[in-house]
Amino acid sequence: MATEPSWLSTREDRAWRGSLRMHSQLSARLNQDLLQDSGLSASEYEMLVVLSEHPDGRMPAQRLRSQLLWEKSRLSHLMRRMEQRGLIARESNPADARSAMVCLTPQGRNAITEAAPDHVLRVRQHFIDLMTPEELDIVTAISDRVLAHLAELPEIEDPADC
Amino acid sequence: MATEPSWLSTREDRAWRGSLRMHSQLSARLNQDLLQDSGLSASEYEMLVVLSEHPDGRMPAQRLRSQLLWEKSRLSHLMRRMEQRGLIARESNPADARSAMVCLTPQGRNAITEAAPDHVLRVRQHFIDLMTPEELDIVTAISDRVLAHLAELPEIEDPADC
DNA sequence: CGCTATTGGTTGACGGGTCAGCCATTACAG
DNA sequence: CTGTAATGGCTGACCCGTCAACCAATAGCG
Repeated sequence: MATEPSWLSTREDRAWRGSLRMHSQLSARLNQDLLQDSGLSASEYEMLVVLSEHPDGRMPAQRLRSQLLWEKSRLSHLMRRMEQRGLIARESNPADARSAMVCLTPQGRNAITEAAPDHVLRVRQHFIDLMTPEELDIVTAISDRVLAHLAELPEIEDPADC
Repeated sequence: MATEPSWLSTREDRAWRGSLRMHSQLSARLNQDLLQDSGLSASEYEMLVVLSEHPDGRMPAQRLRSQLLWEKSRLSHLMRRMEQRGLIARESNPADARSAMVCLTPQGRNAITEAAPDHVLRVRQHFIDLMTPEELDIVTAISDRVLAHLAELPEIEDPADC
């Protein structure tokens, strides 16, 4: 039956699958274009954006992680690759020998400065410009709601806890 | 300036980043849960859903691809792995020696039958139930609009064409 | 017919992410 | 202090997807 709790109605199914498909197709396209004309992957772009929004392009790695909601190994792997390409540099933090500082190099700043305008233009063309201002606000509201809900969820745990 | 065409206003930025983040967090969570209690990855689940919706669980590989909007190598790699695990089987098509038939094995049908209810429940909890029916319809409308727009876009081409 | 283009599919190398496990350092309790 | 926990970060193995190159079969044109 269409209203059974563990099944989706056609209305719900269309929204869910549509949303899934939209995001896979949209990001596939955007990431392809981004990579093609700037040489940056989506993750690299994201990271450079956050860094470049910070004064001096310097911030503790852990702050970066919590801002991007990334796993620690993800940031670590990416930083290694980006450091090799000269986009960022690592510095040690005298206050805490564990933590590391991530620094935007001139080359890194240059990369994001060159890549951003075209990318933003495409985001506009393929997403923003297709919506009314009201729809934009609804998307924002839904996103915030879902994210808040997810944040309140208990973490995943193995089948052995009290 | 905030209204410069190649830049996003705060309103637009919130919608765009929110949408990005929502989807990364939501699918991270759903895929983790799915994998944990069914052993299926998101792609495997998607593929099995399409197959199981087909009578007899048999369909030409190419149809699968166009329905999922996947690259051909993606399907090929995934099929190899799933065949090894006994979830699907390949058969040759007598009508066209190039094409291949993908068949759901009993084991594959079993896997999707077991995995679906829990997964759907979570989609409901973390997404559907957080929205009003009107919002659901708006999400559907936006997705369809964006997908239609993307479909009309010319393919990516190297910088050497007329 | 025969040649070329197109189509369906595979493969291997690679970039990317997760996971589990590790190490060093700091925090904190007794 | 001292031992234990928590934190910040790194690494290696593995899964996954893209890309480019390839191959076989078919279509379709001369």
